[in-house]
Amino acid sequence: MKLGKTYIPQDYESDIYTLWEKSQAFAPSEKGGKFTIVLPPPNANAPLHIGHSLDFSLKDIIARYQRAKGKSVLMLPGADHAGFETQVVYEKKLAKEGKSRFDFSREELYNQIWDHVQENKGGFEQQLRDFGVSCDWSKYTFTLDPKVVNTAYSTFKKLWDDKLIYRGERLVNYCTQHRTGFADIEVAYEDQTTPLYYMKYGPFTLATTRPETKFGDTAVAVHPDDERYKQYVNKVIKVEGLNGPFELRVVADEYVDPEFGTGAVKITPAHDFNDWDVAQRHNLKAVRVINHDGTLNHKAGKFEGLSVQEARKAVVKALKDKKLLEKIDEKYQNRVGKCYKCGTVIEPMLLDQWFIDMKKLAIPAIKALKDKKIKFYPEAKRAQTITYLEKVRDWNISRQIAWGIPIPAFQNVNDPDDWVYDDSVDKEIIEKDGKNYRRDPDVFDTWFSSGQWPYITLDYPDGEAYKDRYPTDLMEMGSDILYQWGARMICLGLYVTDDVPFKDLYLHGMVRSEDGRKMSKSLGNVVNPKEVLNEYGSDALRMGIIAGRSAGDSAAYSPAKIVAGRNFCNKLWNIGRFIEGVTDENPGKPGVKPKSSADHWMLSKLQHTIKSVSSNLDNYRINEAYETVYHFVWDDFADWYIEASKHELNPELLRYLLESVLKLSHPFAPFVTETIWQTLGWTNESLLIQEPWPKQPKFDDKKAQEFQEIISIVSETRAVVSTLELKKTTLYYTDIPFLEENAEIITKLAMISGVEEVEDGSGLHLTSTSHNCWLSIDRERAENYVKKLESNQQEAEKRIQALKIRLSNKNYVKQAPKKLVEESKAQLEETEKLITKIKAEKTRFS
RNA sequence: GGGUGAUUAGCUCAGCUGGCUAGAGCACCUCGUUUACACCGAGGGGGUCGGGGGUUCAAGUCCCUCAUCACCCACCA
Repeated sequence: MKLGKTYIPQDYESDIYTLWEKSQAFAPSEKGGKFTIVLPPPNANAPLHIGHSLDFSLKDIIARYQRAKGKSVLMLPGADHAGFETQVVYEKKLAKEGKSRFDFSREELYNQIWDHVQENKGGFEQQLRDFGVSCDWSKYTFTLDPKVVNTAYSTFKKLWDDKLIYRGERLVNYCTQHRTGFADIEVAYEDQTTPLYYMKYGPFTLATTRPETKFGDTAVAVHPDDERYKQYVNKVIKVEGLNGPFELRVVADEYVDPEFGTGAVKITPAHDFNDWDVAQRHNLKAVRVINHDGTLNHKAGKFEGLSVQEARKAVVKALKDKKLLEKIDEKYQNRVGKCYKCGTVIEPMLLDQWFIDMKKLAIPAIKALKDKKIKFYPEAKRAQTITYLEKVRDWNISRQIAWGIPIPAFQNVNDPDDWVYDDSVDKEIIEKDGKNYRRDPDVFDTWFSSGQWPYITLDYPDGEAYKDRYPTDLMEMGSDILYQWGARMICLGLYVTDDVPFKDLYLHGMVRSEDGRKMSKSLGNVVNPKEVLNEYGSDALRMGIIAGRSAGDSAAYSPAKIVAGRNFCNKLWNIGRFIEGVTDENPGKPGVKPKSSADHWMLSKLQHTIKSVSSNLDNYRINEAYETVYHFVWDDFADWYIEASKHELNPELLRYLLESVLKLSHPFAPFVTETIWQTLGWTNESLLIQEPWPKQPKFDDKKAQEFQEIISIVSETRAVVSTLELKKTTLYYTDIPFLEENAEIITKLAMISGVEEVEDGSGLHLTSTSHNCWLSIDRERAENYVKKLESNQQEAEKRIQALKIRLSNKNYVKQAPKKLVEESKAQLEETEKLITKIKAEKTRFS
């Protein structure tokens, strides 16, 4: 016996993965249609979380399935430099050492982070291996690899030439802690109670949550129809300010809601998105008051140097002192944008940045989505993506950080409006046409490069992989990054390659904590995949995390499902052990030579399972495929067929069936199935991962039905024996030859003392079979059974009632498919027979 | 304010294009150590599929409506 009593994953997993890797099993085969999955690159610097295990499990199941189906599967791994995220982590490290990023030059900081990432990235690579991801490591791509940078640059240039990219002074969401701008979709909004201050402002009283920005006010706005203020529109008013009196224009704008506050708004174009828009319409100046570090500048007069928070308090106090503060609404509910990393309130800040004109890029994307060039799983996400793209805003791709791809643009030192494209970003100053240009100090938003991931990794534009494998077949990601990654990949893919980047888009939901809440460090409810791996093994984690989970929906992490997965591994293991044991002495090549009715029945189940699992996986119904395999292996194969094998052994078929079971289970439980395959070693040097998907076997349906009949007899016998607590029971029959032929197996499976022929039956008549048989049973117990029969009869009568109504409905008979009507008729007949039997039994015993 | 999704057994959730008696895992009850497996086997209990309408021969599944709960988007100072 080579297999131990229980499967201990830790004893085999890493060896098995190494075996796969060494055997080049992850490399795409030369033959076969292409199937390509580009893996989303995880952050190279951070350990993987439980959500990643869902993410990679789903993809790996599909990859292994497609590989078995004979496809040339490329699963391409990568790692993301994760610009801002990683720099944040590194800044924390610096802070612990009492340093700050501002102590270093951009180059110094970049090099330090580079080294830091190199040190850490082994961690997540190992985790991918632990998850059993069958990716081709030789194609590993890092988002700072030259080919990524080069393609990002050529795309930038193309956008530049096509005038789809522009540089402009715009309001940008800005974190004063991290000192960088963000794209609009990166801001995390939070409901908050913020005091609403009513302050005197010349002839007005106006409400504001931000009194400290008043030094940047360049107008007061009112609604054009507001009678209260009509007299002031387009006039200049005098305002008593904290730094002395000043003058302001009053403008009329539809944006103002007369119902809100006092119906008059101060306009601070440099620090508020709405005000900026108003300023554009009325040609107002924008005056900056807040510095990049979050302090007020000289415009604030004596408040210069204070942080926004400090300044707010100081300004409010000064207003009170000057009796300019009318009242404070302390309970005002406001929505505040925050930095998703540090929670600092986002300042809208006037900055020169590079923007992509997304409206134009979105047009072909929307068309492609409407034309269904990409299949969505779940389909509902298509409409959401279209809605997003229809309302998409221009994309700020400049980031004021060191860790990232430098923007290949240079600015004339003497003319701020003169920008040139150049990719010699290693130089700070370049000379062109006798003029000096200074490099843009910013880097790209990480999503600008990863948004081009599918074609970059396949070596666009000249690589063979690109020619053969683009568009890729499956893209799979969390639905939380559908907009920032999925939608942008579609836009950029269509723009650069003129084709969608992937054919199928599968979105998974979040893995929530057991109590249904979000997993977060602060709540302390994060499940570490490493611990799950250590306790239950990789296959158990994989099956447990995909079980009962449908596309798009978030579901809670369920330890019970992990345990079920672990138990399933052990089931497979013990099936292997049993077959190893019983076929050791009768070695024979796996083969399909069914003899007994059980053999035929098992093959019919196998056929049905192969069909069903294939169809489910073809349509990404992954948890249904898993459930089908699980019950096929456990219920059909282990509980019925193997038990039947103990009575009549067909070693060749048993081996064949084990192989089929291992092949079907492999995508869901790669490690344990390969371990069994290798340990049994029936076929020299072969790897299960490279074995073809099982073919649907042939069988005799009539014989298969015979075993189904045996199952009915055995099941009913077991139920009666259990319900009536019978000890030693014999099954009698007059039915020759069926019962005679199957006497032994029925005895064994039903765990009774025997099956015997009689002249005429007495005892308890089995009702679930058309064959005539009785259980030996004393009268007293039989009477107890009448109750059970009663409820059986009621159920059957209900069914008959329903069937009769259905069949008496002319429209049903006319309109429903014939097959269905036939089935209903047959059912009615059968159920009527059943009732006759039950009634007869009842009469006999009561 | 707009959008999307969810509501099915005690818990966590499946249920694809409407069609056999609505399923799973876990939990629960009874029995059982039959040498593959107690990470097991056998049997069992438990659901008027959120409420109300409608379409259809047929609705958990499609439509309308109400309720509750999520999530996403949006500039109300």
